[in-house]
Amino acid sequence: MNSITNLNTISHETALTDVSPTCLNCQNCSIKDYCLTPESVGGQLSELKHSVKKRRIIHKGHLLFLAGQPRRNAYVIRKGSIKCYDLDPSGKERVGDFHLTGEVIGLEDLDTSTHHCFAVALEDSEICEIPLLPLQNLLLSRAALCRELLSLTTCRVRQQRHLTKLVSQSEATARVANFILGMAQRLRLRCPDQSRFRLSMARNDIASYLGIQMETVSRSIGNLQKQGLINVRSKQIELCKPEQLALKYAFH
Amino acid sequence: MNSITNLNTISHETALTDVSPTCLNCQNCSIKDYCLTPESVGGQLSELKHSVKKRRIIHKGHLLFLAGQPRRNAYVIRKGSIKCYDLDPSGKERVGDFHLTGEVIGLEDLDTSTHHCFAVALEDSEICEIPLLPLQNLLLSRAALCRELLSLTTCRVRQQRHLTKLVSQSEATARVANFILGMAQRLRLRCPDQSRFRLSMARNDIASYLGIQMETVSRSIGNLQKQGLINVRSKQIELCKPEQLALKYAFH
DNA sequence: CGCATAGTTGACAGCACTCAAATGAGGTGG
DNA sequence: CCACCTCATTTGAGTGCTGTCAACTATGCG
Repeated sequence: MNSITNLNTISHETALTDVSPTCLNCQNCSIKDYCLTPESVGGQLSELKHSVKKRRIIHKGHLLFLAGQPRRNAYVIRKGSIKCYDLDPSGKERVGDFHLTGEVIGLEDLDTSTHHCFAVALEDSEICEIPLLPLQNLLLSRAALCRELLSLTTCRVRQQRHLTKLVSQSEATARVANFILGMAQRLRLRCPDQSRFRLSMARNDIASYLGIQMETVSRSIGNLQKQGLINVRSKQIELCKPEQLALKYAFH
Repeated sequence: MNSITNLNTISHETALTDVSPTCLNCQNCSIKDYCLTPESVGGQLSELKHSVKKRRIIHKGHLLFLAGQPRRNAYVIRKGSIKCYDLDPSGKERVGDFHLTGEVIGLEDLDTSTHHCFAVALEDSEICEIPLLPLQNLLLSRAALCRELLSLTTCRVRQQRHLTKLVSQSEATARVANFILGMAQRLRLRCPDQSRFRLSMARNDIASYLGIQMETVSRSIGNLQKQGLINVRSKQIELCKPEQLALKYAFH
């Protein structure tokens, strides 16, 4: 899917479907147990849950927000997954991040007034909207919340550093192996069988994210499969020997 | 210099020389005009300057702190430059960051109790120490300061993202060109002649930072020089045609 | 069922890595 | 101040991984 198509689809109001406000109660939410937890230090950050004002369905391929657009909300992904990307000078997509169910998106740009990337749904998804203006005010009064956000952001710096190292220092197969291990880890909480899961993103996206070509991703996956470490059928991934996969490729 | 040597030298008390506390006044500091400014949004962050409790000289090759060590202070570099690195499983150095005069170091790990990297002086340097315990308390009472730190950290996430992309997507010469352009930019404020400056780090370090080999750094520099874009004599860099250098290689 | 898109596989070329040797710079002691 | 030593840097030759281009196959959607 190219970005021009995306830019068109955003204008369709059908792209973002509001959910009846009656079911916004976080206490009753089906994912309340692991929502926000993967990144939260637990505690103050759950205050954010009380700031949810709107819930929306966003269909596969539709944009949640655009680079350059005024930043008004943060979002918690209630269901589905979101890809963040920007465009290089020639207009080609560059994937910067993947966000999965239960994760927050949009707090990264807290220090600026506009989004710095495009966010598109990788599958039919559902997001909870947190208006940032009230949040900013909340930050003024709740120092503890502010500190927790600070922790979260600091943690992101470290994660991003780790990615920089992974991507700059290891060969293609190791990058792919670590990508798969990372996905398994992030999906762990909400996946019944930890060793079987579905990648929501295209090979294309993985390639862009890892700084290699799609063909190389394909070959690397084939490589891992030939070694009997994983089993792949299209987007379905099965970890046959997770320990060995980690032992051989995990990047620290 | 390998890390074993470093680990030994840290035990020498001579490595860190305290400066007489009488000259700690930031108002009289020779670098007060650009200290903290490069990253600060200006304003609250300068409060940090009042938290400076100690000033130290740290000689070339000596460690400011070690990975795993309890984190007690943040540091402002008053003079010189600092390299941050960690060790890969085989014990090899991996450079994560360079910090120059006027920049803060140690706030990245604000959410953890220990340092995650080693910090070594690339040249004889001088640092101002900011104890973090009082700072944490300050954060509780000064929401504005906290928000500003939040902005700074968020900004770091973006910078790190940019590095991830640079390092994952461009070829060696482009990485080196961008590294040089970035250094020029960061040194701009305090350098009389913007187009001539001295790199304080070794080719080795640049290589590790950019995810390429030392020999490749060398060849890339040679490459840029052959094109007449820069002039290099050892660590001395001269930008002959900064605009053309940026035009051809700048990564966005 | 058919089309469009996504993913795989193959062939070949080029860039960067590795190993090795030569050159240059910086620091130390006489 | 110079000679020497050590380490940093450059340069060269050869190999291998990954990128590019192209053809083929699989998947998914209407």
